[in-house]
Amino acid sequence: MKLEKRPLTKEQEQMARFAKALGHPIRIAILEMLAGEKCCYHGDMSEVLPIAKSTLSQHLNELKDAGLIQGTITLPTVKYCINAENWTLAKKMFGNFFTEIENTDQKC
Amino acid sequence: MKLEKRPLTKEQEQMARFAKALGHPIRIAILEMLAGEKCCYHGDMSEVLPIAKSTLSQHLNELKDAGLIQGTITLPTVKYCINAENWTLAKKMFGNFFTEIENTDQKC
DNA sequence: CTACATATTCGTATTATTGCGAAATACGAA
DNA sequence: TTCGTATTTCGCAATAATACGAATATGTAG
Repeated sequence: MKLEKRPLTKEQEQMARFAKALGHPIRIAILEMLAGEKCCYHGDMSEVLPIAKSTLSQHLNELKDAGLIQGTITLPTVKYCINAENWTLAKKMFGNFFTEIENTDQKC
Repeated sequence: MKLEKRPLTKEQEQMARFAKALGHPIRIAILEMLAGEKCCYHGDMSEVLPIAKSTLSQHLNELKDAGLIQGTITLPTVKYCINAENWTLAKKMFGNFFTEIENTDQKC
């Protein structure tokens, strides 16, 4: 079998995009809070998380760009929640990824 | 219930560390190759992946630092493989993470 | 209209990441 | 020893990420 340079696949790019969004403890914490549905509001989160409000906004934005959450303005505050569709996709991709590798009997 | 600043937990930090390591398409590709156990050698990987050898070394090093892989010198080459123990841990953590959130009936 | 409460954007500084080629390392073979 | 093979480290450049406070929206209440 010949080995040759291959471009990366869309799936690999997508997987990395999700993973990158999860690659900061604050963002993990945010998602866990959204999961517990106790604190879906920016204001509540900013009281619990050890960062400035403006920094929180940035992290929320990155999660939004990655498609993992969505925000709705409910004045005077903003309500955030998990983006169910992409969450399911991410769950599936990570599941496959880890399983695929686990099934290999590692000879290396 | 009072809301107050909380430091991040060790689990959140660990989770983010794993995710960060997965947060680059090249590193996803590397892990997939290690999974297929066709190309456990640095040289083989460097022929397939669209990056320079030195850059590959850096990515391998990051995966090693995160504990996801390990390398063994088998002259004249170096053999890389998944670090089974930490892989299992990561699999578990991601599994819990996604499930935890899925169980919530999202009202937000 | 003005003041208030909430969240985002802007400006900025610091640090981290990504990438490459050149140089260094390590070891076996000639 | 010297050469060849394989990988890593170094030096550098360019870009991205992280964080903060100040400034800017935006809609409500007075």
